Amino acid sequence: MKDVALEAGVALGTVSKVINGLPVGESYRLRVEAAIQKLDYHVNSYAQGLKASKTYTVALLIPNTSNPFFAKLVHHINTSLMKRNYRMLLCTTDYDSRMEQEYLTITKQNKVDGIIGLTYNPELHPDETIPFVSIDRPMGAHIPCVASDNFAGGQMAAAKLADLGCKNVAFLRVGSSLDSEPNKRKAGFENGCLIKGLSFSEKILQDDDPLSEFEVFLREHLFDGKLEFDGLFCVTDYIAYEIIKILRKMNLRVPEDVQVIGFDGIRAFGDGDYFCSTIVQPIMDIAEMCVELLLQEHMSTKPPLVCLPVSYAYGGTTKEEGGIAKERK
Amino acid sequence: MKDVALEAGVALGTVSKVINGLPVGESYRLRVEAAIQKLDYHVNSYAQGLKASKTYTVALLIPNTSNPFFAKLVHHINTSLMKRNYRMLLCTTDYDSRMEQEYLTITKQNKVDGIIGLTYNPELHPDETIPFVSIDRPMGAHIPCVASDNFAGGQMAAAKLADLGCKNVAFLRVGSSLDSEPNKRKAGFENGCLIKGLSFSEKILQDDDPLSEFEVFLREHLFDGKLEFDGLFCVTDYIAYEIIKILRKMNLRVPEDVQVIGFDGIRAFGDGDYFCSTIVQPIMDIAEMCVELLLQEHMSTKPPLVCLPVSYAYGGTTKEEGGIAKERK
DNA sequence: TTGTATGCGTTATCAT
DNA sequence: ATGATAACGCATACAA
Repeated sequence: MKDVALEAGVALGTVSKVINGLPVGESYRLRVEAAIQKLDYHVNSYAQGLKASKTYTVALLIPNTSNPFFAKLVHHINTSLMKRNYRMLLCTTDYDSRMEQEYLTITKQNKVDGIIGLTYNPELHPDETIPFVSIDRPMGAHIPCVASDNFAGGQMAAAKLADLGCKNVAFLRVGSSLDSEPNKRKAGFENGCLIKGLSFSEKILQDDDPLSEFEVFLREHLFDGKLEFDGLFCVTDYIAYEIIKILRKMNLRVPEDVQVIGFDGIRAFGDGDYFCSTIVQPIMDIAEMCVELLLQEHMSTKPPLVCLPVSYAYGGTTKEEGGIAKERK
Repeated sequence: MKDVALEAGVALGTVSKVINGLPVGESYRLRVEAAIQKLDYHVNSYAQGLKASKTYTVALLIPNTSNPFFAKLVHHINTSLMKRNYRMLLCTTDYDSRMEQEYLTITKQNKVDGIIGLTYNPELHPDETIPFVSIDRPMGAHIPCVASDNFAGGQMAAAKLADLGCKNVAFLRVGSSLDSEPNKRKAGFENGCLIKGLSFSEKILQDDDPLSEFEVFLREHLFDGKLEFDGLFCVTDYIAYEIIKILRKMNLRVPEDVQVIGFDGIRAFGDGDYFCSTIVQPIMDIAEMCVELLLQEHMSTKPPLVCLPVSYAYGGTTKEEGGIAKERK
């Protein structure tokens, strides 16, 4: 910058004003801009950050980017940030509480302007001095939590199965013991079953149980090669995918014998086919809402919990209504 | 820091030394550390970066994180960087040349220590002053390029199809006109076919052709419901996936009538099943190599091109050798 | 061994 | 409107 001032024959202050678009004599501005071009000058955002303690950087804490749900979330959050001229520091925690904590320290050092976190450490207590938005997990009064409307999603799954002719359904999940919004999927499903008068069972696995426990469960409900359930609601598309493999192995046809609905709206290769009929999370809206909430410092009142509407998508593992398959949007 | 010095009753220089692990009187060190604890002090990496012009930050330029291949790459690069105490600035370009260029500007301002880029803009010429490592695309003499051994992968696919009984095979790709390493897949496949004495065809689509063109091509080679080819090598798993859908629609059985091999080693849900039999790219090794190359400033000679070995994985769309399916590793 | 002073690149305040 | 100067937080060379 000093060099630019020298080259243009003006003072530093003038250069600074030109850069920041402050009013300055036209002839001076042109000279400075020419010098900037000539010297290929770029402002040093570290010096800016030091001076203004504003870095236009947001940290995203997330377990990984391999999981397609997380991957899409990262993508949309990145896009939302970019639109607002913010950059993203990606922090993958691998579900490790220690790493989540460690990254919180790093963000303190790196003076990010805010943090978006999809975390699992119940002991994690982010600094109150830095804006934080949580995804899926309520973290306290002063931290907004953004999630899908999981309860409505559960209800929707129940209603759908009922409408498609199911009489006897079951809910399958592998259970995080942690208090988190997705837990409401079960409550919503129960409620939906009640409304529709569906007979309802459930099997909940612990985090470290093998998925084959589901097969044991299903075989317990198999009589004469016929499954007691004609509809299954799985807590995620991934579980649904594994369940479908198990069902096929048990010589049960999907959706003819058993209809399956998952949750998330994951697609093959990111934007290909759904793996199963599913309750689709509005990932883009979640991303946008997180960024919005994080950066709107002066929002009079930060809502403690924002639930975004989900939708149903046909993915081949339910019977089609009126014989018309809904196309992927 | 000033506060810490005050709290501990020492000078700033002493605090700095304690932080950086430089020798200092034991009693002083304890006092300073206590003060740091008490005040919850964290170094300001922006001030550090300003002083040392070293930021421990690396930028990753990549089209998106939705594509599973990119997603895994991001994940492993992030892990590799983390191991070395570096942070990652994620820059998703959406295949947009303008954005790639724009991000290059941002990285200049942000004074990152290096850039890893998987880019598509042939006009992109990164600054020579900042370390740059390219993935899959050669970008000039002073920029190392890391890729899978695409040629060997092509050969491997041909050899595999031959060993599994194919006589008449075809190569299917949608063609980037850009000079990039994955283009060698075709050359390797041709070479492999030659070695094994396979009859060889190919269909190359332009970037904006619809995938349905492949169906047209295949139907042109369909006689009496029987396809002329008994083996297909697709340039990516995604193409393979779409091709398999087309084949099924044409009432051809995979792998009984036609065997299909893809490229990349993509799995459902990140670490589930392969979508097809495939040539697996060593994504973790690629990530590690990129980071290694980028940070080893004093590597006597930066190699212009590093090719990492690929492997074959059975994914259900080829016949199994000796009746034994290879499990996913 | 410890403390002090200077500069890194910017921005903002203040005289000019 | 423009130019000089201080301060942001840290590291370091140098003096004590």
